[in-house]
Amino acid sequence: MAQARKYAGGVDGNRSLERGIEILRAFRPGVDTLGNGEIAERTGLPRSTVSRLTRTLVYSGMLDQVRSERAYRLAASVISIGHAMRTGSPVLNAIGPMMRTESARRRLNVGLATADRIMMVYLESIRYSPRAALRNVVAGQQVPMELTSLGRAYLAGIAETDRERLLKQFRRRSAAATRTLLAEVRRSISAVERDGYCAVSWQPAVVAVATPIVIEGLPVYALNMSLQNVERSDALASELGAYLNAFAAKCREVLGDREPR
Amino acid sequence: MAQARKYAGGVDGNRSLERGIEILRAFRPGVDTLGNGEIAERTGLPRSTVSRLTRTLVYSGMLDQVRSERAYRLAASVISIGHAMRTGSPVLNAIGPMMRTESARRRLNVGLATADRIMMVYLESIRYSPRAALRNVVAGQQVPMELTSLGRAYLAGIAETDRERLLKQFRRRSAAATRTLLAEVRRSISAVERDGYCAVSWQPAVVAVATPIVIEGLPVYALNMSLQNVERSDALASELGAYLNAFAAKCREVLGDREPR
DNA sequence: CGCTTAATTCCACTCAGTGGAAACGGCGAG
DNA sequence: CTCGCCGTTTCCACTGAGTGGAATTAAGCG
Repeated sequence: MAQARKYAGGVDGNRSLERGIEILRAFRPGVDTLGNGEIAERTGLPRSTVSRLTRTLVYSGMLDQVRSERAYRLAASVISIGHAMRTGSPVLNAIGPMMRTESARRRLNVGLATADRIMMVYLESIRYSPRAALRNVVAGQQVPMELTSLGRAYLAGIAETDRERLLKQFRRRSAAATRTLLAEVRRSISAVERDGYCAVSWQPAVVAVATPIVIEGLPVYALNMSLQNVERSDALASELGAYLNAFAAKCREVLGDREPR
Repeated sequence: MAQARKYAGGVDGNRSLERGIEILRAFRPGVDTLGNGEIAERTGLPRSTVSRLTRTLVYSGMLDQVRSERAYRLAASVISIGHAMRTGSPVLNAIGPMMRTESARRRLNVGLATADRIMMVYLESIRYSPRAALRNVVAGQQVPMELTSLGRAYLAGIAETDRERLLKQFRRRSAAATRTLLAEVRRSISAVERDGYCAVSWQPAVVAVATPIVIEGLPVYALNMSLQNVERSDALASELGAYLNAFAAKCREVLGDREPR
């Protein structure tokens, strides 16, 4: 007996590790410090267990202990692992420089993202600013999958079964207004299949278009372009879409992609 | 009996979590994918254990599985956690914008780092480039502690006991040329105590100066300024040092620091 | 189509991990 | 300065989660 925690398919994993990771995830952007009590609350783990696991995470260098307020914060190790991730990403290595060039040429924002559970996370987000000196590059920022062009392009790129599982999670999450939202998502997915991209402006005065990047043996990515401080217009969206399709074609060529989808 | 893994001081922690984190750490910049065998080799863990732990890490979203080459790579989750760390860092929030301004004003590189074991890791590294459009911001990059101004300033800022423990680890690491190296490190520490900063050029044609930032309840940070493509000169170093001291004073004021050290 | 090499699964053993309860300790009020 | 409160840490007996060596399976190669 005792085959540890079973995952789908009857294979086993490690409970403590899973819990430890869940504790790290409890630190979301915006919270600087968390005490054991608050972690226990957020994760649903027993207090004594949290106490032991946070100690281990401190020992392993993933958390810094703030004795004065009996709390913890994420340690610098996590960004060095994050840096290793970005450095190792073949997609980012291949098209990151192209994205910078394109952003400068077209004078718009260019981003590359993939999924983290039900959020999209930017591997790179190049924010174009007319004050050229202030070009800003952000990585790791999360945006909601179901509300963004990035997320919907991703959904259009993944396998049917994975997509349905995610759609179910959106429904569970926001009980209200879900009927129309899901319909919108499906419409965006159709748009990707028809035009190669989808357009969404989930934030006021921003128009964004995105397209999936599907490469064998890698997670599905989504590439986007966006412009701020504009009024929403279909003409603009299709202009951006044309730029994006052209750029994505170049990227797919470099990446040795099979389906332009 | 059985009080789990004992840490220094007789307190216990969690072995599996510790091992899982060690597996994540095995992915360093430069390696894109690792197989279970290679992980086992790098971490010294039994193969079957690695197999189980990597499965858990995949399930938890920290690793992506690359079935085609029976390998794993770091997943996007790690950068979203890294982003949360940067977002939550009160020091970076406070002085990050100041660092950008200063970099533009003085036309040089400005960086903020802290320690990850025996490496220094940049929370932010603003690379000044004369071709202004190409200003580059990097986070998470690691540089060796004992060889850099950043690392030596850090060493000057931490408690005596911690410092000695680290120095011992440098000795263990590189058997050769350690005598002179350690002496150099100690000289840099004295320089910090005397001048407020230390200067090192561990890379050719780069002059760098750094100073520690010590704040109650937070890890010790180090702030640096550097210039590329210059010939090493003491005059330049002391000019940079003066700039750095002035800037660090402003930062310490904003941060409510106690010891300018 | 066997052979080599590496990853995964099996399995019996046992100690690492668990969580409820008790002890501790910091802090504010009186 | 002391008392009481509340969150954190430690204790401890129990046990099943985790372990790792051996067997098995799967993938690549000649």
